[in-house]
Amino acid sequence: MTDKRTAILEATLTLISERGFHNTPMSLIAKASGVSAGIIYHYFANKEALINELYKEIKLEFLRAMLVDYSEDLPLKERFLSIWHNLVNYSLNYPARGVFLEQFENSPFRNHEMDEDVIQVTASFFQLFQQGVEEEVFTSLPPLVLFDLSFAPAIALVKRHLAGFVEMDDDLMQAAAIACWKAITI
Amino acid sequence: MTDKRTAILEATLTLISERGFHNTPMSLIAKASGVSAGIIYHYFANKEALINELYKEIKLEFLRAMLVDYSEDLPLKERFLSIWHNLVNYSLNYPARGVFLEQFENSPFRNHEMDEDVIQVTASFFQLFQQGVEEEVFTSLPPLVLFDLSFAPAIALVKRHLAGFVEMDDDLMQAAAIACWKAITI
Amino acid sequence: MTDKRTAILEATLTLISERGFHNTPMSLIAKASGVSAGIIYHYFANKEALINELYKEIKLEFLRAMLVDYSEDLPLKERFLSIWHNLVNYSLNYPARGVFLEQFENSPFRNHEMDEDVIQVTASFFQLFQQGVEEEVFTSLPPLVLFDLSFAPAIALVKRHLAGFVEMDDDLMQAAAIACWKAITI
Amino acid sequence: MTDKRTAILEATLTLISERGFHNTPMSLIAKASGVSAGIIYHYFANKEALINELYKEIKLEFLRAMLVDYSEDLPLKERFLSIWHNLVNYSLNYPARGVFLEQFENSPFRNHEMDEDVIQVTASFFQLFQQGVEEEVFTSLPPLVLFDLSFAPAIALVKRHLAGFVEMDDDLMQAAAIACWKAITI
DNA sequence: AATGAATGAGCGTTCATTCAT
DNA sequence: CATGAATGAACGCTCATTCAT
Repeated sequence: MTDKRTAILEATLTLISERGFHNTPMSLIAKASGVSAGIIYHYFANKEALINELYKEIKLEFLRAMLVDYSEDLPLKERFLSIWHNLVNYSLNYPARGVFLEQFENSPFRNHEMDEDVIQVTASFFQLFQQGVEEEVFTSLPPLVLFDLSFAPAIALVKRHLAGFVEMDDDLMQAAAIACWKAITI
Repeated sequence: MTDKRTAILEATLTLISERGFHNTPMSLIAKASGVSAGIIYHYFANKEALINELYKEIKLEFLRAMLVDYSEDLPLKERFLSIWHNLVNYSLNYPARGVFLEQFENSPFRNHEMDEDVIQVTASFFQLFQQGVEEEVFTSLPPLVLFDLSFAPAIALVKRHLAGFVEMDDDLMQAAAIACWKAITI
Repeated sequence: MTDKRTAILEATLTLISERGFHNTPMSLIAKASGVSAGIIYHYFANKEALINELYKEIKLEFLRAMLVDYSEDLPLKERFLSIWHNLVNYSLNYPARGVFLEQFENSPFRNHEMDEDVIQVTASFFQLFQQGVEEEVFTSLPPLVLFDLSFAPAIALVKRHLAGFVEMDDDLMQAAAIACWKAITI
Repeated sequence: MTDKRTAILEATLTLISERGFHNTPMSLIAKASGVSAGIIYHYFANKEALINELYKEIKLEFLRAMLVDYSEDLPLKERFLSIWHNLVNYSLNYPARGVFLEQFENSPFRNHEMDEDVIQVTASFFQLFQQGVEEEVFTSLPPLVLFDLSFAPAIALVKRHLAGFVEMDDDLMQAAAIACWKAITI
């Protein structure tokens, strides 16, 4: 069954987000998942494969969450704001996921290859920024640059909130989202 | 001598930025610093203390590098752009430092207490954003929020550059800095 | 069916001769035999029993192969040479069997008890050497000693051949067999 | 110091000869040597390296023991018998060594490369058989073949003795040595 | 009979830390 | 100050064996 696999992945996510990769022994993952240590190796080749698989799944889930209610039929600004708010809301609702992603992506574990699934989801962002540039709404910069100008502050602010240094309420979200919109528009 | 201490810190920085915290044994740090394993414990209480100390030093150095040529006598925009470019240039010139800081700050190692020295340096940024808000040049938001709106994209773009996904040249730097300026100005 | 039992024994033989006892997990035996891991325990009590059973079967087969075309009606020398050549030919034709036997007999796995079947087959060798001594053709030594003087070199030479250090052709076989004959004759 | 290294090697020899490679955990070697488990890895890269090193040392010691009192000035037969008796006496006096060597050489651990030291010692045997062939005392066969005809029975008989199936006394040794001499002489 | 998921003890190995020198 | 041999707890992982299906 996939039950155990899921339990293992969930325990790994929680533990790693709280304790870090190397302070999370396989034995602890086993205990937290309610399985034996040995069976983890039935589902994953080794610890690294487990973590990489977890990263892929969480990354994909995260990107998809950014695109909830997204439609290319909506105006650019609405699309932009929807993504922005989705990103922040999801990060606030599932803080372990964001923490895990940031930890992974800033660690030497990272492997810059992207899954086919991830590339596909990413295409929507690419299209958004491409279109904005073509319609001369956005500054003429590579999509990845526009992406970072748009969303790097969002992630940074969520971290500030989780660390207790900033109170992320609706007003702040609105204001910050608008600020990012201003950053990329002409 | 402080020579050994420095050698240890430098080796630790390089090794951790390349290999991660837990894949960097003390014995390797010893070898890379040209000292014995035992002597590290003369200068630092333990591995955690060594890493925390390294973090403090690098963080302070990083913040100070952002303030090179900074003067409160200069106009707001010049000050802002100077910081922005300093940040990016320093990160590009000393990539191990940025990588280490990001790795540390996104890990559960992190301890949100700030050194007196760091607080002092930080005051300059605080003053800058405070003044901008008072003069109604910047959107009325907490300084930390303005900080992230201003500099989170800079860090993100440096990472893209180091990963090979974006070519960070002067034009891009200018354009991205201006975008961040637009984000926070009214 | 006995089919599976046989498949398990054959896979075990091949794997152990190539990889050694402890580098041959039950799971690998299962895979190589095309059966499940669990069913092995239907045919054999445990790994040790499986290996012991395999040893018994191979040992018996080996001894019987030495006696192919053997008849007490033939002259002593013919009988001796027939056994000698059978031993070498069989070992060359089925190298895994010889390798397995040697590995087993030189390991602490070994248990010096002999099966009834093996004792029976062994009787022929005993009779051969007994008769030779009585007829004053062979040096007066215990049969087991004459056995080793006769065949230990044969086994050693097969190992040299398999290791590539000696080319075992018909001439060498003849010469070596005669040498062994000379060793035991008066 | 080399004290610990030696203690580790000796414990490994005894334990492996009694229990086999894989039934001899590193932890047991540590306990039997009176050292910690960790320090073994200071002297040997890993278990395999430890065992290979042990093999090399024991093999060399064994070969050298065969050549005690050996001199090329002595007559062929004396030289031959000296080696033969040395081999048997050493094997009987240090049974763990012989058991270990046989176990190793019949296992897939074996690596047929020979140390420079071993090759050098081996040269004496080579010379002996070469000379015997040239002087037309020995049958014209490759030295390695003459070696096995000469000594394989000796090893086999020691095993029989240790297993309790043959009583190896002086008379038997003399007779068996002469039998082997007969095997290789014209 | 047969499967293969599951267990958990035990393995080889690493490494932060100590301490005799 | 300095060394590096030494410790031993803890890790990732394997595998003989069991058992629900």
